[in-house]
Amino acid sequence: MNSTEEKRRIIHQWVAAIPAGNVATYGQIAKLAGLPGYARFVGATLRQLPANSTLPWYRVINASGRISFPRGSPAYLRQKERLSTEGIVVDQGRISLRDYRWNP
DNA sequence: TCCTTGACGGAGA
DNA sequence: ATCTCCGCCAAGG
Repeated sequence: MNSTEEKRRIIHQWVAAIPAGNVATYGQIAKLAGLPGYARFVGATLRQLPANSTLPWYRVINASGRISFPRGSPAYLRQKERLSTEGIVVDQGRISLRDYRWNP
């Protein structure tokens, strides 16, 4: 079976596997989950997470090395805060993939 | 059904 | 380095 639920489940597991202090891109997670081309779906999946979720959703950023929320928005600030807590430098919404990208 | 909307990404310009 | 454009996919109208 390979329902939407199943895909989400697998995506959750890969996101949960990202080590603290590291980041991964939507496309990277999609590929790791065996769903190349589903970058957008990964975003849609994280979007549905409950506010109290323990999943490290904030460790997922876009391929441009940026937080995928409007600068200054509440969501943007939450994510920047969480990343900073782990020692990840967020400069003008940008994160250095070269320095923090997770390579399984 | 058809159309629009994104936590996306790669190719061009 | 930036900005469009276009293809991708599931959700929600």
